[in-house]
Amino acid sequence: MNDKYEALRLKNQLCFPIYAASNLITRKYKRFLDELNLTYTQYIVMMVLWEQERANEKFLCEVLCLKSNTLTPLLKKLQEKGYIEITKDKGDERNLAITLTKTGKELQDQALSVPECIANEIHLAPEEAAELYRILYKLLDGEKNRTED
Amino acid sequence: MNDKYEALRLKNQLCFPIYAASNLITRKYKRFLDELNLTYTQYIVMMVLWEQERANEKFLCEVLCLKSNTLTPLLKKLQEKGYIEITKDKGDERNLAITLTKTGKELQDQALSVPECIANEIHLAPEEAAELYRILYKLLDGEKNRTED
DNA sequence: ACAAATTATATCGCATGCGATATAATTATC
DNA sequence: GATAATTATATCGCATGCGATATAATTTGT
Repeated sequence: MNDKYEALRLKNQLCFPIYAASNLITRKYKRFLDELNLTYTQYIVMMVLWEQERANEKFLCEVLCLKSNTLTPLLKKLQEKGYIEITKDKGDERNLAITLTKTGKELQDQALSVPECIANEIHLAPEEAAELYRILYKLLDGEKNRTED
Repeated sequence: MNDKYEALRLKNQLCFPIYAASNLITRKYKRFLDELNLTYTQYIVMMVLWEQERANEKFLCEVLCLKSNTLTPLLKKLQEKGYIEITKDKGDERNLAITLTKTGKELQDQALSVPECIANEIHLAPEEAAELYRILYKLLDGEKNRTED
């Protein structure tokens, strides 16, 4: 009897399906985002900018739960692609002012069909998708609202 | 009114919290897995081998939803660390026979505390964790049982 | 005012993750 | 039984993702 190791079995991990689902979804997005010349991470950055038009790197890091060492090079690539402008904030020169270019703004219309395309590939009932969303945000928020250990 | 863009807002994406939760969890594991000299991906490979003692790369790819171009170099690192042996299968020389070394087998006992440590860091009620698990596997299985498009 | 602490970003090194492609071993086909 | 198709793994190039560390700008403390 190996019951001692039961909790170590792959099928008893909650984290593994989260990890596998994340990989799966990134793969699925690729097909649609290639047409926009965006990667998944670049896409979520653009999504924030389509709502804000202007942001600094710290804000993007917080909203997207990423670190600056991921975003700094990624923002440079978005700049090279002509989707964003990166300038120093006039008031506080430590801050980067990230703004959309005309091309970057126009890209939003091209992206309009992406959410539905992805939704069509995820075979969950609407209530299940909603429940998944709710629990995941609880998991993520549990992180933010935690006092330091 | 920007309702046209409503579906594109970050907060209306199901995929983003999956992605963010996956990153978060990998970060959390690091603290515990560093002591075992394992990364998260290496850890889940070891988890399969602790159950199987013997597997080939294709099997690992299927179980872990990864591609050979991720696993091939990773398996070499596990071999360098002395946790696994990689040999060619006698019967079919295309297959790699991945087996645990003595050290690799012993590592399982050191890993026994990891699941509980992680569970303590994830602030979900047991029913919510169970529901999350169920829905994620439905999402992942929906993938496998799909006929080609 | 000026040194110290803080803050925002940048850089480095390592470990994935994957599409595309290549190669070697086996199987299928005629 | 030679060739074609298939299968399992390997290699290449690119894009993250992060801990650790460095740097420049601002704020704090006195």
